[in-house]
Amino acid sequence: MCRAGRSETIHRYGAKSSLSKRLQYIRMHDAGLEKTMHTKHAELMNLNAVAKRAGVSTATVSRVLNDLNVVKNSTRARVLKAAEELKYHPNLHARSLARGKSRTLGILISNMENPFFFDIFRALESAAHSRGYEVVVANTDYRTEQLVSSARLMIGWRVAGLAAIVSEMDADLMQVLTDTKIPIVFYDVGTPRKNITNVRVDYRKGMKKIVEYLYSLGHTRMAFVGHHSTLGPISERRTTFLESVAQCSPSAQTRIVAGTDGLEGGREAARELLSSGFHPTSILCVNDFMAVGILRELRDRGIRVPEDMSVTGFDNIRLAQFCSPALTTAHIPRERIGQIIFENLAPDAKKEHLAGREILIEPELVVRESTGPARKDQAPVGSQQKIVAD
Amino acid sequence: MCRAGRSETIHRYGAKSSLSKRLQYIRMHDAGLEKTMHTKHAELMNLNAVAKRAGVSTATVSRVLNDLNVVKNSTRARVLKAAEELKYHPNLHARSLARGKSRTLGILISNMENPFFFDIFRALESAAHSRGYEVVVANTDYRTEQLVSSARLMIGWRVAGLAAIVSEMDADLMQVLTDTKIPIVFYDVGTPRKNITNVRVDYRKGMKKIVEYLYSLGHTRMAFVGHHSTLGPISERRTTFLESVAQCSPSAQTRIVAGTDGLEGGREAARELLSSGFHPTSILCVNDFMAVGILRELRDRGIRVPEDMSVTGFDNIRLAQFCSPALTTAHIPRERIGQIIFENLAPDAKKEHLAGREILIEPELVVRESTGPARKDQAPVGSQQKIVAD
DNA sequence: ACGCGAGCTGTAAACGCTTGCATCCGGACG
DNA sequence: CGTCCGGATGCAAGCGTTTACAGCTCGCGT
Repeated sequence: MCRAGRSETIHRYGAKSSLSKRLQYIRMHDAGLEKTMHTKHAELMNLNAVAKRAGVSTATVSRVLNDLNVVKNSTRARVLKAAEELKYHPNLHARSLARGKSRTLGILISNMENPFFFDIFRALESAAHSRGYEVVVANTDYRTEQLVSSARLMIGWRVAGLAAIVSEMDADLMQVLTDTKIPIVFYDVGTPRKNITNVRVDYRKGMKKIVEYLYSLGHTRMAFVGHHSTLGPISERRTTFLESVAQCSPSAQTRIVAGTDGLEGGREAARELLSSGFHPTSILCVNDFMAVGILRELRDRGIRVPEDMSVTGFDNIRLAQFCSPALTTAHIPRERIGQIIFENLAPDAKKEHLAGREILIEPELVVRESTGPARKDQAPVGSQQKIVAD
Repeated sequence: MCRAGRSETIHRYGAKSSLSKRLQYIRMHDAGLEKTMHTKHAELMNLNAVAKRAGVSTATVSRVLNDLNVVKNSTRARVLKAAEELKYHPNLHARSLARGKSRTLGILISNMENPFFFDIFRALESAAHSRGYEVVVANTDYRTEQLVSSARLMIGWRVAGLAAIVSEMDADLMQVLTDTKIPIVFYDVGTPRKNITNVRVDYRKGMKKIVEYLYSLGHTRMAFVGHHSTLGPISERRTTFLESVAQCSPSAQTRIVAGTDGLEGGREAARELLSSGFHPTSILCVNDFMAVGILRELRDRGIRVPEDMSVTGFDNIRLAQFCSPALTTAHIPRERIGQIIFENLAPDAKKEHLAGREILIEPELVVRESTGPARKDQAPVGSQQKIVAD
């Protein structure tokens, strides 16, 4: 009985539906314009409203709006006018759902405040826009939890491709991302797999250039300032620093400290370093952004750069030329990276064999004002305030 | 006949549908796990797959996933397991479409590179996250065209609220935004209307504080550096500058130049200003970001700040404390602005009368190192390089 | 007169989810 | 022992699009 009941219900619904549809069809050609009788959703205008007003079907409206050029000109004009008058804006959720694919790229970024990341984002966005893609960005703040939730969000949005420009990473997430079939680009983390391509900066080479340059200036007491997520066992930056120094001179002394990524973090790290008893002649910073914070702390303490202390950054963000003194650093081509990311995310159709690649970027040394010959005297820097103060 | 045909078709469909549904139901309890037979969309897993695997209906799965606590614990567990195993990720487009409302806020920003804007974004995002909202951001690059297209996008996404933190504005767009019923917050542009609330910084007061302070230091030749979109007739910044100066002293001389918003733009503007023949004793910059660029150019030319020239910014971005010399500026509480924006966008339910308000923010003067007494001698600065050079 | 493509347009089935309503199943109650 | 109630779950109708597919209307060749 219950089965019969159900089946009957279905038929009833079917009939009702066809009836209401027919009525609607008649009204349509009646040019009647009655208020919508929505119950749940008041919302904005929809295709149906436009169709009614233009006296056509939703299919035709859709065709006009999507520039399928099969619609008669007069009809097209009528539809456009109706859409305009009703201030119609297509519901993109419905669109994506119906199309089953999107032209939106996602990008996960550790710290948008750091211009290095921002530049990559901008480059990606610009490449994307010029090819009709949108990009949505999420800031993870170096928090794995945030990373995971943002990634989930992007998957939920069915992005056409996802770039993870992050230092932190979660093994589970890695797996999940591998499993979804969407094209992925990682920056500096993870190994290339099926649908994943990996952009990687050769920190070893970059670091080596910096260390050798400083060594050639006579520096043998070097400190490295990183931020917490560059100090995990994964990160090659710290280890390549140590290796490079050891390679130059086994007797050179090193020290490592960390802050958070940012101006404040750099300053904090500098404070910690300077009061640690280790008195370096140069500080190598993991990135320019933090280096600017270091510069600030040194200036506060009356330590002259580069006379008393050399400082280097990494990335060559624009700010590196604008701070005082201008930073010696290693250039990383963000513009190019952004483009590469786009090319690997967007199905270009001609070069699909890209997937699963690893791309290596080599940094270039850029010498500016923040580095100079090592201080000769062995007196600890930082006890010199009276002398160097202006 | 065609009508009849149609009606019949419908019934046929109805029957087919009910049949396949029944089969599915039977299979379901059969625990059979056959491959999906999708034609168009291969895609990711969907509710149906999970439902099948867990031996329940999609409704139940949905209820579990949305934490409606009406589901029996054992069922819930089974569903969760199935979802996990299938690596199911809900399609958020479908969700939004079905729900008819979203918990996503949109924010349009002129220049994310400028930390001032970024700080507002960050504050908004943080407030939003803590209340279960997402926020998507679009960078307009001060281009009206980009603004319009981004706004369209956000409307298409049916954001729950939209913040426009932009200097540029388009009359048509204004109208469109007013017409959509979604809550809007404008920053520094437009007038409060029905669903629009307006956050506005009292530039007049801020500018006056700076000008008066400089005047009290003996400055009577002041230059104003803006960027293009702060120089339109809409912008009060330039005019309030002129008014403030006039109010202090009718005989004081002024000059106005503009670059693009950014480090480079500031430097360019400074170049233009310094080679213009007008030799100010102080430069007031429309924001801190550009001011850092100005500082750089002055340093290149050997013009000491503040001995030879005073420089002020606006906004009090973090960088203002980290550049050299640290900037005298006017503080704008971005944190608070971000929160205010959120409160006005998210329907808090308790205070709905907020809509249509105008909120005025008063900047506070922050004196740092970049300002000092005006140079006494009248010899044009900039021809002094040999003397002031270190 | 008639068949026949070629345009153009309408029909309705997806897309993957939410949710009001109906149904089913036990147990408590009279 | 019937009734009623409430908890758990299934059913199917949306949400606003896109897009096969089919149907209509011409004008043309025969």
